Amino acid sequence: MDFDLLNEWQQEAVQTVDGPVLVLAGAGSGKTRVLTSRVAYLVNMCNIDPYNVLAITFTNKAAKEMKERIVSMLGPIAYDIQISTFHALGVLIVKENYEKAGFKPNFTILDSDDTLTLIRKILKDLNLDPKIYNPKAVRNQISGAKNNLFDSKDYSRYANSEFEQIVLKVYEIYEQKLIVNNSLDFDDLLMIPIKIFKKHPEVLKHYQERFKYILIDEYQDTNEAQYIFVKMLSAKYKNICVVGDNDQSIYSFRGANYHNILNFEHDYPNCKVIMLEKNYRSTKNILSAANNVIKNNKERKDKNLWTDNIEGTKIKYHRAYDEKDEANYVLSEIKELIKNGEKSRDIAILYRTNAQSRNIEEALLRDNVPYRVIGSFYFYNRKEVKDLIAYLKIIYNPSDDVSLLRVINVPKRGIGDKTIKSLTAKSNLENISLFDAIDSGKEQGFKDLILELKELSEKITLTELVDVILDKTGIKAELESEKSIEADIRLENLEEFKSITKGYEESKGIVSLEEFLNEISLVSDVEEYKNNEDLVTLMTVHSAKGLEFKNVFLIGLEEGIFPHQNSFFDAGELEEERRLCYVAITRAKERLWIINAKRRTLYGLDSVNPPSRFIAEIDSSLLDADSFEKEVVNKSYSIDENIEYQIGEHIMHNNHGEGVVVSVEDKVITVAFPHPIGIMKLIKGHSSFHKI
DNA sequence: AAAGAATGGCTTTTT
DNA sequence: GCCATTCTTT
Repeated sequence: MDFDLLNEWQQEAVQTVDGPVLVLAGAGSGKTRVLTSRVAYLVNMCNIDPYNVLAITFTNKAAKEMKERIVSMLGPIAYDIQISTFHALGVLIVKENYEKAGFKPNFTILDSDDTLTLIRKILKDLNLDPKIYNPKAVRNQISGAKNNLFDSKDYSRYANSEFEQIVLKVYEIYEQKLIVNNSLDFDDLLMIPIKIFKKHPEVLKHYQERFKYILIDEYQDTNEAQYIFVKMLSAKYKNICVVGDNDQSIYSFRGANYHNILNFEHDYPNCKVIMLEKNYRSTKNILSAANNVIKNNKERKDKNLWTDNIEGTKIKYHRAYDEKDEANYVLSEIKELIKNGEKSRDIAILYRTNAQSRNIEEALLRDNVPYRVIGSFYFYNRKEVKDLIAYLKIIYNPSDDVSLLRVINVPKRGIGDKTIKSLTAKSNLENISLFDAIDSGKEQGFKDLILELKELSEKITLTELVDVILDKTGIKAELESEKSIEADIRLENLEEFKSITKGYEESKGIVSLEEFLNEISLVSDVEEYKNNEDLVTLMTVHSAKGLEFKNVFLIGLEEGIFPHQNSFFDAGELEEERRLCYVAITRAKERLWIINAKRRTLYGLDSVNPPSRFIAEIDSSLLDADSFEKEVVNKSYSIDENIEYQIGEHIMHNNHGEGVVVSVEDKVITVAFPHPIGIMKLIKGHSSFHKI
């Protein structure tokens, strides 16, 4: 372990062991290194029992990385250190104290989709129109309450408006359902431990004694529940070190409150504050641009990142004609980079909203540039995978209504609305789960199947269980008989799922269903586990936080997109957009492109957007704006309104190839292109296509 | 109950 | 313009 590699501020952050410590770590200031070194220092130099150390992160990925690094520094002794996300720690505490919170040991975890399903069902059972009472809004309201540690009782004191009264009603039922279903939602994983701590001081004391030294990463992103949770755990010994950057707080829409980090000194009066302002990541130009942008925020702690790195190239600014042109520009720049020997894995394309990836993907696909899209839940969000997981969940916890509703008729067993209605009535009346309400009919067959699988699940391995499920439920047979490409892809995905369970078993030995479900309930993306391939990375700026790339393309920097139009009317939200922009810029190590489009089709409408205000905030001497107007002239489209079309005529389109006119209207024609483009409306006489 | 048609809504989302 | 959910038809 080589502490000499740390700069003076980093060393101080590592070696200030006792008492509260606040580390304000700017982007690229070696934060991760400080965290891992500090843990190593505690164990190695201060003789602190690894069992007494707790390190909390927000993502599984961060936890996994930290664990790996510390294991490589300390050896196997590091496995005794509790390094996990807030939520994984919550699961651990609930597992160890389930009966104190009214749960059974085989509880399952609902993700936010499951939660929404449950809320939709409750609204339906209450005969409330989801058009008037938007299920998502209800869910967000309940989740927001839980993040602030308000249970339905607390909430009832604040519910005034008619909508809030409805939410209250739903919230009360929702709480009951979770207990009957023996299920916890994400928010419960924090709220329930806190409830236990408050009600059972001896339990809190137990964890305080266990976790004498606490480290929290990304502290600016903690919400009220996490804040209280940490405060309670650290109250006795106050050996708490929080690391974060208020300028990178970008999750307030999920309840994160960066005032937690700004107020730390106030909460822990004798704390030591350490500023990490030396940046090791980016060139001077990139860093200056980031500083230029963020200094326009009013609500922040003044801090200025600096670096010894070279000045570097200027930031390339390109204004494209439209979103297709934007994608083509990115493509041509990437091809140029790769031609010059750059690796694909050193290139990232960042955007504000997921919908923006589409055009880029099309361009990259067209030219066979290998890429991956992060965070679009490709895998776990697939229907067949969700169905399989629902089977696993209901086998483990038959009271799980959400999973039951998902798969009771998958594959089709002739169980429909009527059956569900009568089961629901019975379950509501007797306060039992839907599963327990089953006592006859076709649904009895389903119940027996689950019970049979449950018994089996205790005897065979996880991967074998998956096989048996696919077999006995008829999922496999149904897909195999379909003989379509889509069905084949689904089967492949299910095979892929088996390779995940196999992977678990290979690395951990026998994995129980319980262990597996706990883990995958808290993981949203399998891609987290493979990033060695040489691929261009596409992702939202949010998902890019904590990462760095040699070359970064920041696309869609337009008013309305970035900053997003929803933030226009709220100063606080605009500042969050600016922080997001700061995060985006500081991802780049060597080269940064800022790109936008003059016009863009958004939600099917054509819009013309001015360049983002954030571009104007960057000193123009840092920008290398290319002659985009020239580009536009080259690519400009003209329209000849005099051309008429007949149904059945063939046309050739610059981007989509040959197509057939299928209908003719006043100003537009509809053209059918071969799969996968399909039907498109085109403006008559547009120069992007011509008759053939 | 299942399949096809229409409606609507829409940022970000570590867990 | 695209998806998911809900409505309508068979």
